[in-house]
Amino acid sequence: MENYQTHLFLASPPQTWASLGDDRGASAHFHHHHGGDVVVDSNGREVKQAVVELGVGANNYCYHGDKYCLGDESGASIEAKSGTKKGGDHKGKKRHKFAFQTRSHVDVLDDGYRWRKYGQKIVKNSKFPRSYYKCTFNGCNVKKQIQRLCNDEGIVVTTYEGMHSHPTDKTSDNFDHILKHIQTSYSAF
DNA sequence: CGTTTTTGACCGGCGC
DNA sequence: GCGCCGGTCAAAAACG
Repeated sequence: MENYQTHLFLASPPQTWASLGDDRGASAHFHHHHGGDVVVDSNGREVKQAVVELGVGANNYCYHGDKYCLGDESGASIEAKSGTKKGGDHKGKKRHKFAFQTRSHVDVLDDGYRWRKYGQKIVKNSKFPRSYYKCTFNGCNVKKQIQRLCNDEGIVVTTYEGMHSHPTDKTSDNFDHILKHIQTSYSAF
């Protein structure tokens, strides 16, 4: 398991892994393969090849000051201010946020948590919308947004904000485990 | 019938 | 101040 983490951070060329979930309910098995692989989706749905790149520092993705930019100037941009959100309960704490890209034809990866969609917006300069999800666990405030790259519709960018403080209902190893590691390692954000 | 999605309204921040 | 933009709310519809 620690290996995943190591791989993630050492990878400047994208690591290739197997397997993604599809939208809700399906869980995927995370086969640890190298080289572009075929993967097994537990529901027998479309099989995806997943190329996961760690968002920060990866191609098409950079971190400027307090905002993350997706694509360069021409592209759509995911923007993440740290903490200075509205809503009265602004705690001067930073919201750690990170994103990664996935080559997949399904938008919503199954990371083991249950999400409720609460919004969708048109992304400027892109024909694809961006979807906003929130974790449905009672009291859990984690959000994520999912957006497809404008110049390469094969790539899906998932941005997570916040950290889960509760278990998953999934048992098998899944994206969730990797994500958890990424998040704890990036808590410096 | 409870839960999730859809979708336009709304709201705050920012640039002009 | 005004309008745009990104993000969220919420009512109604859809779903299972």
